[in-house]
Amino acid sequence: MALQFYNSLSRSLEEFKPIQEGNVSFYACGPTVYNYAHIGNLRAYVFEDVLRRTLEYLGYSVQHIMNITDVGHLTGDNDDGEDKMLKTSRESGKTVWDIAEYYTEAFFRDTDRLNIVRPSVSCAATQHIDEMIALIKRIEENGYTYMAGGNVYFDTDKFKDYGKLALLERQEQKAGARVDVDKNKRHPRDFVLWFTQSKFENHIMLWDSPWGKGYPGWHIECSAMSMKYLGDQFDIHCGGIDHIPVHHTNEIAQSEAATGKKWVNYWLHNEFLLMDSGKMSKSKGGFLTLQSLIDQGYHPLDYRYFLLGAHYRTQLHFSFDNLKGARSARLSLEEKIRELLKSGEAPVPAGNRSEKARSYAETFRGDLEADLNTPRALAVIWTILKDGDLTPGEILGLLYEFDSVLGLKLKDIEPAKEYQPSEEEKAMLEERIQARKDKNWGRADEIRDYFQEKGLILKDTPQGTVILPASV
RNA sequence: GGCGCCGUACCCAAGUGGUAAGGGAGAGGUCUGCAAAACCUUUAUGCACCGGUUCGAAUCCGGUCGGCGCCUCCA
Repeated sequence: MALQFYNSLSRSLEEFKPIQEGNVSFYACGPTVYNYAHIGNLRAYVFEDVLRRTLEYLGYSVQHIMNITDVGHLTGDNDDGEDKMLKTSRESGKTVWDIAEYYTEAFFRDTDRLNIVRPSVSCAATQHIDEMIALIKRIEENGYTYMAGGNVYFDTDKFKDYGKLALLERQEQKAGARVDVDKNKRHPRDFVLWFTQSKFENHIMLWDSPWGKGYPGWHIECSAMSMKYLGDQFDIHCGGIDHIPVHHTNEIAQSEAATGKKWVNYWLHNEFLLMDSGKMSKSKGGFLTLQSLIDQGYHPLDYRYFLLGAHYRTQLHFSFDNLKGARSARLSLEEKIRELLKSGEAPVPAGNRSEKARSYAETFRGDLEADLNTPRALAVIWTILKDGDLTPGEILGLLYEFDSVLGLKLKDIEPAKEYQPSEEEKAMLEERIQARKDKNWGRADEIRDYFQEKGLILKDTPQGTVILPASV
């Protein structure tokens, strides 16, 4: 089996071949830090994390770059064209810089809690204005730009394959159907590389440039930063499926206009998380943050497990019932691992596996190689847990290895600690045994309730009463 | 209106022309005074519907119905 990805560029599965053998250069579109990430946003980062972990599991060395968009861009929230960062600034009374810092920290707090490995480089747009200006100059020198109304526009008519990724040539778009047409544009699909004429007042983030004091267009940052860290050509570019028609289409156009070469070989896009009402977004309500799930008693990894249960390219239906199901499954998995740890067997290393254990490892690997089929990969776990031919040590060895991709922190699970009752509690347990003999169920249950309030479960077995920690 | 995707059990969700993964929930059982926990068993002759191709279709083709997304900032 060879590693295969669904490449949005060709709309088909392709065998993955990196430009440089053994190394993968990978860029992922990061967050705009003007608000908290919602759990739909976070799906993208879990997907990218699984991608990165899979590549590393398969032996590649991965250079993973992610941008932080801390420059404000036009918002469509109310079709008022206001800058997102400025809007939050006005509403909160904080500076745009403070807001960017605050939400950047919040973002990484969330991804850490989801056990997402941090990118090799996280680069802030505001730290790379020089690179953006340099890139715009290259595009300008190659004749792909025009000035209008003080802004630098990309002339999409000059770029022959414009819209290839999005199959735009097949579409008849309703330009201006939902947003006012920019009168400066020669073609509605043209986009701004550099603004000097702000549509709104009091723009705080301004930089000097050959075209005047202003700020960059949205798309240029991803091209400039990815090329700075990964070179003019690299292997993989990821992002949400919504980016295909505009953002990624424009990134390709401006990057290839600058270099004259093919820019990215593999485009991987994740589908959306859906609520009952449709996709999750601020305007439609149902804005759930990771913290709000935690506040309702869920563990961040419950959400990660939930996401792993579906393929990244399918729309996934979120509901608390479904999240609850993921939590039950994950806790049950933890419980089974605690059972295995009781055996005292050490995890069997990959080199010492039985024939059967080896075949499971290959199945797991094959599932990931098939365009990151995490639902199948998860199913392998449940299958080996039920396979009586494997020793506890072999199962642990397999699970720990698989978890380097799944990221469920299975290695952190420790054997259940025996609860040590105090003298007083020992006396209560004795009393309960007597009460049960006397069929004094009221007193017996009272004592059981006492332990239950301490998060402990009394389990009556023929050998006597066992004290167990209650899960959840 | 144009473009793209999807429809598999009560729910979520895999599925590569050849016996329909997995999880959750439910039901039954072992155990128990009743519980809880654990374990075992069980749950689609069926894949939206109608045709077609094929020895064989959830899978390929055509049509119908239904859902979602994009065309606008978005993961």
